[in-house]
Amino acid sequence: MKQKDTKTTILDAAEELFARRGPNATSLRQVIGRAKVNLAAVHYHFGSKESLLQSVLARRLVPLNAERLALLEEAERRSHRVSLEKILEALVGPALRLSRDPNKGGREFMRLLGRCFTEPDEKIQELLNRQVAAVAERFMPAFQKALPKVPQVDLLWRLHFLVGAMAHTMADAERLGEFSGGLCDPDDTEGMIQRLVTFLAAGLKAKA
Amino acid sequence: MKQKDTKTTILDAAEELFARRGPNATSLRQVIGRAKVNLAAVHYHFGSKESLLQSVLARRLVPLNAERLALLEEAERRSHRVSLEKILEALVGPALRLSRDPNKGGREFMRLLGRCFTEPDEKIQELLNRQVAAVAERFMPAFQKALPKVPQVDLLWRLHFLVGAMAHTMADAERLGEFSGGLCDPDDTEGMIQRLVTFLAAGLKAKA
DNA sequence: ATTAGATTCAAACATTCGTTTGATTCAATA
DNA sequence: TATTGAATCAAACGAATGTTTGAATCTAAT
Repeated sequence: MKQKDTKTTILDAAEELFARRGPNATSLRQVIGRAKVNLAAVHYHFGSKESLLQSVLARRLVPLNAERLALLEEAERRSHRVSLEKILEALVGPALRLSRDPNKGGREFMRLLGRCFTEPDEKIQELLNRQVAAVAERFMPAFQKALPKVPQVDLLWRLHFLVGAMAHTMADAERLGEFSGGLCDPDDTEGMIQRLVTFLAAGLKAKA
Repeated sequence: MKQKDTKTTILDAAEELFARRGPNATSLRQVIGRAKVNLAAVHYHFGSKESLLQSVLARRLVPLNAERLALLEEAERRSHRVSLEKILEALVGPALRLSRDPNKGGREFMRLLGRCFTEPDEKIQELLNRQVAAVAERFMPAFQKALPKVPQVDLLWRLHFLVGAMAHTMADAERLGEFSGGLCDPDDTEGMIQRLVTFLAAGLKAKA
């Protein structure tokens, strides 16, 4: 299909530019300049810039969260008591795999995602909240089961901290590379996730 | 001084609007509308919108980081071995006090600060990096001394996670309130900080 | 009272933005 | 081949943006 070609071309260009300079700071003319398509094509295929951003997010986010839920369900099918680390891996692992995907997107998209979490735009927040809510609805009971001693209020707060650590790591892993003088390697996604899981597991288990 | 009145009025208005809708989504005309001053006054006193944002950030950030460093130095003067929790409190405590400051700003500013951390604008990143670097330069050795068993690479990663959890909590504590159905109180800053310190301390102490 | 500098003001500037338009091209069907 | 609907194109639209201008106003020292 020719339309999908143009559509995907626009999505790819928008994804990279949105991730690098932020959606607000990226004009449609920059997008079509990179995609080498006509300006009107964006509105023909997506309707508006905002709708384009939603499509950019949904393209990766929907499968990502589906994979998260599938992993959690598989773990629960395998054993009655799922360890905290397994849950965290189901939550963080798919993001890891996405970031190493040789296809376009990868870390660029994760940076964009991390940014959108603190983006003020309402429509985008609704989209993200819907996705986050669907994931949280399934993961929250799993966390509660794995951490029966942690009061619900504390658990909610800690999951909030978790989201922050995750989003910031997604969005700005490169900065740590510069900051540490090359000591930390932001391309070592495997090690990054492992360290993040260790950190989060300890924080979640802490006694109040 | 009359100039300071106008200057401060603009700073206050910009701070609130920048925090609520984000710097990019806030126009100077919205700022001067709230401040009830002339549009040209912004450029007369600050030179540009970007410079205004820098002033908004610096006004709170510079004293905040100065207080952090002072608290750390005081703790080190008092005892040779400063506990991890004391260090964390020196890092997080001033932000807590700022957020409860009855003066204008408070939580609004913290939300803005959290947002700017993931903002793509280069000039602002430079300002933040300068501030963060100054703080990190003093806190990093303190953390190392308090956590001698944690390898430096892991410690750097964990401090990166820490920044993420902190920034996200600053920026979006209200969202947790809605999300938890009122179970978590985002106005209970004291409890919030306490929980954050507990979470972070456990994560930082974890065995690799 | 006059002067000089600092501050405020209304108005316009040039640019950029997202969006729309209407003609044109293309692909596939009948 | 003729026709139809989808897809692309150059061009323009109106609105909003940050910034500049130059005159008016205020303040305080001479």
